Amino acid sequence: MDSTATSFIVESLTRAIVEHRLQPGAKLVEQKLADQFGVSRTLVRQALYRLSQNRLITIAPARGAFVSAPSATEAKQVFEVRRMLEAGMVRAFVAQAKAADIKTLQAHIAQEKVAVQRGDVPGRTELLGDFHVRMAQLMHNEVLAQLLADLISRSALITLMYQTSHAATHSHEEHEQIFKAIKARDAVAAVELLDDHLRHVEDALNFSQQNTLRT
Amino acid sequence: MDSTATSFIVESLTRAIVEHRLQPGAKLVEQKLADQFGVSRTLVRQALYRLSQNRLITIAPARGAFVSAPSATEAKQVFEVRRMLEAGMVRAFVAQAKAADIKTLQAHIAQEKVAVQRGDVPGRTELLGDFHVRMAQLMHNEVLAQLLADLISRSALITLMYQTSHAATHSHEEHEQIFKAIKARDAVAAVELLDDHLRHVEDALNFSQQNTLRT
DNA sequence: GTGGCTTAAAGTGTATACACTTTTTGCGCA
DNA sequence: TGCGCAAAAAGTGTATACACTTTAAGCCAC
Repeated sequence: MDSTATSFIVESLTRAIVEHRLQPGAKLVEQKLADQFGVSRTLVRQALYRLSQNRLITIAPARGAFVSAPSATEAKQVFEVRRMLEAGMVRAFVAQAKAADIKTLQAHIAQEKVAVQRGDVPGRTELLGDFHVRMAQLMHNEVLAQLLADLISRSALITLMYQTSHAATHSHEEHEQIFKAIKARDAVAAVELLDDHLRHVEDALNFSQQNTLRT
Repeated sequence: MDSTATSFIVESLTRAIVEHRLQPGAKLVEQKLADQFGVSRTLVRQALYRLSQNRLITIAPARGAFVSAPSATEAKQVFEVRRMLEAGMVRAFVAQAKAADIKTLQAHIAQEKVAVQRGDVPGRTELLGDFHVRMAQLMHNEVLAQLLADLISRSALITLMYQTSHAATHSHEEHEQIFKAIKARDAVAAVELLDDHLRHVEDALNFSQQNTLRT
């Protein structure tokens, strides 16, 4: 079913949403997208449906598809799940990671540093999210990697929506600390640092203001 | 988009797969299902697509949809993820569960016992899976509940596929023990018992034999 | 002007049509 | 009998058509 056309549309829209070119609440009209991508509504609908499954967009019956505007409660739930899941993940990672895996992670951290230093906003956003996914991939657990990737992209939408002055530098530094604990094979510290990290990201969100959705 | 017709088809097929009326590897022909449900292929395709997203079926491009036959490695990955996630969940549950929540869980355990005692196979299978989901629901975390429900239905397919003599009675007893630890607010014990439980279920699977898929 | 009704425009939901791919069937030939 | 090829059948992939719903526009009464 997944003729690459559909995947292409999904990826395009995902990027557009995560990179904030499509605002939360924005309507996605099927025919317009179809023209834009040069395909029929059929394929667009498939893509929209797929995006609705991982909650990047929301479909209102007979009304259309809109870029999701996750509520504060939903946001908190996503982060709570991430804390539960990632704590277990990092613990297992410390236990089973090979030297090469740690090296790969180190390389990733280095990439992050470069992006942060040169102020490459889209690049660093992606890298900061990928840090978590990369760990899952290094564990050779596709199920985990896929699940986490979904949670991360939801998180990306959330942080964009409720974002405040929370510095990317801060996140990067926390990643560095987590990495150090992993490298030292200190599972307890790694879990705690990760838990703190996720709480910091969540706490930095500003749920009070009506980060508005355009109609 | 989700006119209840599609949902109905999804649920019907899900039940059929989890209850083993459709064997792993069985082909699902769109037109046949369409006739059976009295709708067009369009809706059937939507349903199939949705089922493929949570891995209950697998779509082979231009070849059709088949009931998934998860490999041994995939099965292990699913259980590994469940251990990671559910450990965190039960820990949080112990910390935050109200008396009423514990009572609800107790009622569930009682239902399980009845189903096991009367040898109600489909009933007990569902209840044994629901135990885990119920906990997520009681935490009022929809994100978690949905995620776990997906993992549980994948597990159901896996256990059906590789099932051996592993007694349902055994699972039920372990649930009882986990519950006791929760009730006693002993997080450490609850986590360990749950971890053991999931390992037991996994260990009881027989990956060696070619639990065959019919073409 | 403004609220409410009517009607047109836009958009979604489902079915159908048709092209293309895969699978099966049937037949010749060794 | 069994293998290989060709043609038919079955099935999937995408586009289009049409019915129905929602949204927007226009208009009249006040």
